[in-house]
Amino acid sequence: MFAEIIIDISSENLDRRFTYRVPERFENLLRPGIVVKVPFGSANRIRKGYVVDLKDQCDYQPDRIKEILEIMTSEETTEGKLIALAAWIRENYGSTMIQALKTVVPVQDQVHLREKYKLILAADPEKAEQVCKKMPDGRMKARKRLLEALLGAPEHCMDQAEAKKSLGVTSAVIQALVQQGLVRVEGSNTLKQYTDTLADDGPEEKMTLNRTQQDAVQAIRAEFAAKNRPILLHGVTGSGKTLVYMELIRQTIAQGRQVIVLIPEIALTYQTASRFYRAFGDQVAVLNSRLSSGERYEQFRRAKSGEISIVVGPRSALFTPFGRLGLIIIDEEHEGAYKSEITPRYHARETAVKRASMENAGIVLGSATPSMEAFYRARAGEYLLVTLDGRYEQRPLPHVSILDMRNELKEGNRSVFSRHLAQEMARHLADHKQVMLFLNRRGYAGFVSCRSCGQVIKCPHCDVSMSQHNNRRLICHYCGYETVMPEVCPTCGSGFIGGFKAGTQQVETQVKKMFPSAGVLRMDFDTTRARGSYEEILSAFSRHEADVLIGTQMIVKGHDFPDVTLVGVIAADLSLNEADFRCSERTYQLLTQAVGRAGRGLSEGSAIIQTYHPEHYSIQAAAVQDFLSFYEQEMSYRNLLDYPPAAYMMAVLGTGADEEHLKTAMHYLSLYVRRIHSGTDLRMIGPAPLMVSKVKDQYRQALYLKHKDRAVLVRIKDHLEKYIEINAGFRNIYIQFDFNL
DNA sequence: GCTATGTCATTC
DNA sequence: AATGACATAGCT
Repeated sequence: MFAEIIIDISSENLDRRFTYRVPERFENLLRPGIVVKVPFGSANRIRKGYVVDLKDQCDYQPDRIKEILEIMTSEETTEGKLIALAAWIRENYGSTMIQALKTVVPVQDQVHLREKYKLILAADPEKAEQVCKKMPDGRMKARKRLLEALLGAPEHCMDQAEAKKSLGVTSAVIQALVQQGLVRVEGSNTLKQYTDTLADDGPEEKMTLNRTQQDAVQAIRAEFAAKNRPILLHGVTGSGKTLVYMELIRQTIAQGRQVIVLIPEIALTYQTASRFYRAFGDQVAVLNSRLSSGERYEQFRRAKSGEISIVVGPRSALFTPFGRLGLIIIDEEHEGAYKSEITPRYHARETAVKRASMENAGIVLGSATPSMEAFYRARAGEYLLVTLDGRYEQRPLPHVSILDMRNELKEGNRSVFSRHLAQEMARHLADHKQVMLFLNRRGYAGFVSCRSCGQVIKCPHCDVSMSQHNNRRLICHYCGYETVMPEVCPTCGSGFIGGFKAGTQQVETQVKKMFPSAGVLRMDFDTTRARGSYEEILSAFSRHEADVLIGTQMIVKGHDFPDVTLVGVIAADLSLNEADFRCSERTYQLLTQAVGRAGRGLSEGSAIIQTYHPEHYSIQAAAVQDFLSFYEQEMSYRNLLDYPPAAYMMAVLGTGADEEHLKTAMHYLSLYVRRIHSGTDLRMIGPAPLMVSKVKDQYRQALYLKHKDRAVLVRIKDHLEKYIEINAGFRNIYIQFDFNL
């Protein structure tokens, strides 16, 4: 008997199967997905490998076949189905098979958690320095470089792979130094401790569905029984989506099948998670993104052995090895957290749809503000749209007013607060109500706008905001188009043009000045750095220990604050003008969420949105919670420029230490793309520097390709991978692919 | 001609 | 990722 094995080394040229002989004692134990130890390479070093397939024959010279040494997992860890899913991920998102396997297969390796080799100075520093000096010029350059670097490094210790790359030393050099007794190589095994996630015990969740919710459950059951398309469950905040999930889960469990529930981020949705505990008790396991791989493995083992039937967790929970998976639920389907930021850059929504179809399970995508992608597919009949309308217990939607900031400037008010917002705040605070002020900013606001007419400088080719770069240059992060920042507004001639600045701290000082007696809490990246401070601030606010909460998007998720009656959006423009084709979509989502925060208690709430673009469709639509009208207008923009979901889009991301080298390499990639695909049906933009164009001394550039047919992009990706592999010019450049699904 | 170093194919 | 075979630059 022979086993096809993939070796656990992430290298392009090892990304294929190797055949090993299976010793008789293992014959009944091996299955695809099992992790084994095998001798590998000329030195027969022991490596970890994944069994991918088993067969009776081998098509390789029998005398050169080696034997499997040991089984690392005591039981079957994954079904062949999960390996097939890994293969699909590799194919669709561009990564090595081993990277895809690692994201999919749970590996128990407390000891070999991360075997990174470290170089440590073995001799004492003085002696090493002497050796260094004695080295003649010109000879033993590499050894000298390495020794000097080690002497300068903290604790005389460096990461091997990093040292090789940054110093340009080869293994031969390291080996020579080891033999001289000057350097020691050590494997650093990072042991992580187990932390236990404990169940909340609260009152048991009662499951009484109202008419609309029952109808939704009925419609979903009917679809599962018939065509089993993915379900897009569209329900406004507070319409009781969770109750629908619960009922579907209950029915699935009753059939003896298992359920995976994906939530965007456990920290933000702990309330949701504990509701599941209350409803289903110890049948549920809740995973979170900070879980050590050992603990994740433990939970996956429990899932496999049937101890639990429901897993609630972030995107990685999608790979829970359930044998009889019956249902996948993705809550807040539109959230960005479902997109992986590391290779393979899979999207949990798309991957979940794939897994569900492979295992013949049902899948429900739920959201109050569906992603353009999901709604587009629902429109096309690929998904079934089920709508839940009507707020829970008939609570009215808050009253929303849109405030034109251009008038404020015209009338001499240059503060970040409009007079209306200031008055309203005073009124609500006098009533002993709470106020939330929201800055929908994420990361960098680099755009330039006119405070007089609201005009934003956009790229003439890509229709996204241009970003301001050191002093007076404006650059488009999609195509690389550059221009000089104008002195006056090109539309109205006003001199009030410049970078848009508004920070939470600035707002905080203003509020304190205007309302000296009010208690103010601020929540942003700075104030939540410490562990647990996030929950602390939110619970302090919900206990009404402060009157005003100022924060970025983290304050609009989850949490109900019954005493909040006024929500102020300081500048909707902050997210509206991001240099990203999804900025309108995100603005609609953020505003809808922010507005939804007001009036969750008994008293009626109101919201004020300040903006320089009061006429913009995403602001107008969010104010009245009209998703459909937003969708139609946003789609016409996406159609015009072939942005997803109107077409598929692939980013080719390049990283390198030498900026010029990276630029030319990316340029050659673009030429190569044109050579293999000359048709006008393919739109290519860039290469251009990324928003954050340099990280840890590594420059970053991207090339974007758009095409109606995804298969064409995948084919180009495959060609590019080969091209990169055989061209020495890409040796020092790291290329990744990203499908902006 | 010798040696340290770089390059490249190979790995079941 | 690590090895060994081979090529080559810079020295004696």
